[in-house]
Amino acid sequence: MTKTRRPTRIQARNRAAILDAALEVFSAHGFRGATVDQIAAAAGLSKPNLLYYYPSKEAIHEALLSRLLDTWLDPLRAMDPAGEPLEEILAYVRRKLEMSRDYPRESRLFANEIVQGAPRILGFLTSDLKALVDEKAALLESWMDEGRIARVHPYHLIFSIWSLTQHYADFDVQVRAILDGDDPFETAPAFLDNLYRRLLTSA
Amino acid sequence: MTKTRRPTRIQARNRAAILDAALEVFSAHGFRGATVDQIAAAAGLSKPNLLYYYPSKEAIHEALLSRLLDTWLDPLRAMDPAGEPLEEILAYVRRKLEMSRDYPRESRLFANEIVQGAPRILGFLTSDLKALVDEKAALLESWMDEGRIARVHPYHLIFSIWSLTQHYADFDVQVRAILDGDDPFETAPAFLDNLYRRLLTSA
DNA sequence: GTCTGATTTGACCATCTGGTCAAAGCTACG
DNA sequence: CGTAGCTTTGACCAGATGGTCAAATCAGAC
Repeated sequence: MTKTRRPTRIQARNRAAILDAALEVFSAHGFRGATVDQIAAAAGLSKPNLLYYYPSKEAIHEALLSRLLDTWLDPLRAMDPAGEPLEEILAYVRRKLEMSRDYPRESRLFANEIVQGAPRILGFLTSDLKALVDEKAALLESWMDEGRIARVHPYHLIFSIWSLTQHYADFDVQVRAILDGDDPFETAPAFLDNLYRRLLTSA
Repeated sequence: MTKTRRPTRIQARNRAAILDAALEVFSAHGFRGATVDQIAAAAGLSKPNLLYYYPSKEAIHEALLSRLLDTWLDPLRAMDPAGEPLEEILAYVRRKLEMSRDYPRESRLFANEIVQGAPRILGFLTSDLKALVDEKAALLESWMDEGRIARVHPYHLIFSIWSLTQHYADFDVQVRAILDGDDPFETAPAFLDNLYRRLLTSA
């Protein structure tokens, strides 16, 4: 029987500050590239103080990832079997693009993890993520069977949405280097909307 | 006047082994996540011996990147103004996807760099890369003006090709976790071919 | 106000890591 | 062979880094 104490105000504030600082640092430098000192400084705490709240660098990273993964799938979950197929898909694309715009650090944290072989979240990928994708792929396929959207490979369709939308967060520097001042998020929504309309509307 | 000696056979062999080992290690762990010892071990050399060939970890990384960047743009360069527009674009997509399949480490090396803010290749992005993309975007636009392909945002079109193709290298773990045994490179070409045909062919 | 437990910190440690160096071993050419 | 220069290595160093700890400080319940 472990006694679970209610967190104090200070605990709540500091834990939040730490996670935010860690998100900043981990997403910009990767797990190994980030240092505990950096995170502590960004959170406005001394290193030992930070380690009073999380027992190790690893623990911070874990907390961050599990918080992220929990909400990462929400937009896909929201794809509604009862809705109008094309509109559901376009809404998903729009939402995902907004996440790239509003939460680029989260996207990059995830990208860092996957690019380097997903050492810490492989379990999540093959369980929760796969299950959800399987479910939604089946839904897409049923819509195709009913002739409500064009027939394409449902898994690649989902991959394409992830890739096209996350690109604007993960490769932000490159995109902006090339657009040279223009805000990608002004023009991307229309481009993607058009792309998926053309792809999924029968000729 | 520095005397430039012709590299010996041993030099050629070892430099090549080092670059290959470094590609393996850097692409899997990022710059800071990689250690010189790891690279030396992977190249079958002792650490001091490795540092005899490249003066620092930084130097190895630089050599690797400059070798990569040199060839990275070739497929885009090959898009021929004299060719049939849709075929040229589809050929570019196909070539880029083959690169993801055949050179995933190079793609991930690049991805690591960009995701973390491109600290070492920002110059390349804003000069060489931007120049080439500007040129090809203009070409795409002229094809649109002539009504030979549908009108879409040319820069986003190029971004979409990068994102969709590199996704299969950079997010390989995730893709395979979800496809569960199926080889993505069997089915992706047809999906992408279809996608760009539908996007770029006027209704 | 006082006391208890929560919070904070300076000093410290072991390990890792990039890099150096002098000496030893090797290769190839005359 | 012999030797000049290329290659390899064990030993070593300084700084960075993750983490510990005992002591000091602080917040809030009574």
